[in-house]
Amino acid sequence: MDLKVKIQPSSTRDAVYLTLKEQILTMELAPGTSISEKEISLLLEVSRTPVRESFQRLAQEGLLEIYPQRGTTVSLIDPELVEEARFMREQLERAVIRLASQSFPDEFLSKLHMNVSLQKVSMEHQDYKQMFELDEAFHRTIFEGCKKSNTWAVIQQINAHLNRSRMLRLSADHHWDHLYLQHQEMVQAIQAKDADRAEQLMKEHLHLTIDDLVLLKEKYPTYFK
Amino acid sequence: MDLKVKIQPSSTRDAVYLTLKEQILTMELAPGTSISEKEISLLLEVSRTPVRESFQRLAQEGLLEIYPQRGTTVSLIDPELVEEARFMREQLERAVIRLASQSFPDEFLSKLHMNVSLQKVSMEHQDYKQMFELDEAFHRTIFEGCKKSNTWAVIQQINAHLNRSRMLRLSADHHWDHLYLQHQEMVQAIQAKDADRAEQLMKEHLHLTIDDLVLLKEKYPTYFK
DNA sequence: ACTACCATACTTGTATGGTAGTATGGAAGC
DNA sequence: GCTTCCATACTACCATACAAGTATGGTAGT
Repeated sequence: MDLKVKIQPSSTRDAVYLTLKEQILTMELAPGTSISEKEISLLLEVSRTPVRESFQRLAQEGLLEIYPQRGTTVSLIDPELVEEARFMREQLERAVIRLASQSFPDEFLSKLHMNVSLQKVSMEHQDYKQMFELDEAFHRTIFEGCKKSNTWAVIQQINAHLNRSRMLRLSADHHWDHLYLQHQEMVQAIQAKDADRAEQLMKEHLHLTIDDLVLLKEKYPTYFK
Repeated sequence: MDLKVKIQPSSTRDAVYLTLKEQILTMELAPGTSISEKEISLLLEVSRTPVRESFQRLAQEGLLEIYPQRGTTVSLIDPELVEEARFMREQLERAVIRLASQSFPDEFLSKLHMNVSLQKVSMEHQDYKQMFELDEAFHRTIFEGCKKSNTWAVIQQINAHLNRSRMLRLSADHHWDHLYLQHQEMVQAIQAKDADRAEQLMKEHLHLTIDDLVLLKEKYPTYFK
């Protein structure tokens, strides 16, 4: 009997979609770049159909702009959308960390402790990619512990724009130590069931991302709207 | 020169998409119903391509379940998703009405007054469909006044599931008068810049929707997961 | 030099044929 | 009666062909 789990995307369409999304988020496909269905289908050696469906999906997520009969471009980063995404995320994360501060399964609390420890290691090794992933996992764990996984999924959608600017900051080295300390304090607040403090920490934590936007726009003007 | 504005959806795909979505939300396509690309393409007299792309989009919104090579069904309403959607909406609406209570353009305040007046009329005429639309417009106006239109758009996406259950309640006649009074009070709170009161009102307002879920599940058991 | 026009080479939108995987119903064997 | 097998009729997935709109560069006419 074959119980092997399929790790690979089950369909050609998903493979194309994931490939393109990855390239867009990592800026290998820079904002403003023109692409066409045919170009991508030749590049990936698949037919236009799965490419086309991936385009539709990415357009719906705001990562592509499709102009019928004219062409398709990678969306420019819209600062207004980024700020609004940040706003939404802040509201949802503050509410959830309040929930976490009222009751949170030990299992997930352990996960948070573990995560923070790993952050320290990654920080010392200056492994920023790892740090980015741990940051994601940290927040996701809080949502999972509160049984709000779907809410996290929505945030991921919302953050399509925001994530690109966060990615830009990876190069510009940044106060990871600050983030690390905030994460640490948040765990303490959850453990102490201090909802007010936890919420306040989260608020400040997510406000950091604003400040850099202007700087990024100056540094990469062609990427923004 | 022809300056006529296109009211009709520009593409076949959009037309199909809107048609299907309408039918799903109004329960003409009941949860659990099996449909196929071919069936719909014959019914609407278009090719399978635009139908297929509409299916993909609706699946992404959680309204269809596509099982590759097996078939496609209209999603059952998942109570957990509904509750989580309500949770998200509550957080975002509370935050926004706080903003509105701090500063809100007169222009939009007038819109709210107008809207509430119309609600009274619709209520007296027992025009529930109109009432539903006014309710939507009321909330949307608050978001627009705070320049958070995108946030409202996200809520609309999130509420794909929730809206179906809200639609079910249209038949079961309901405390519209209660909703009307709450709307009225919210406008007063915004005008008085009483953020705490406004937020509290919104919180209660959006909690109403919970109670009926169990009842609906008993009344239409086959529609739910 | 400048403008209007048009052939051409793009683009995405739509239609259709073929493929592989799956459910189903009936026949054969036990 | 029960199970097993298999032909058949589905399904969604993918590839390809055609249609229709748009940008572009060259050319002819002014």
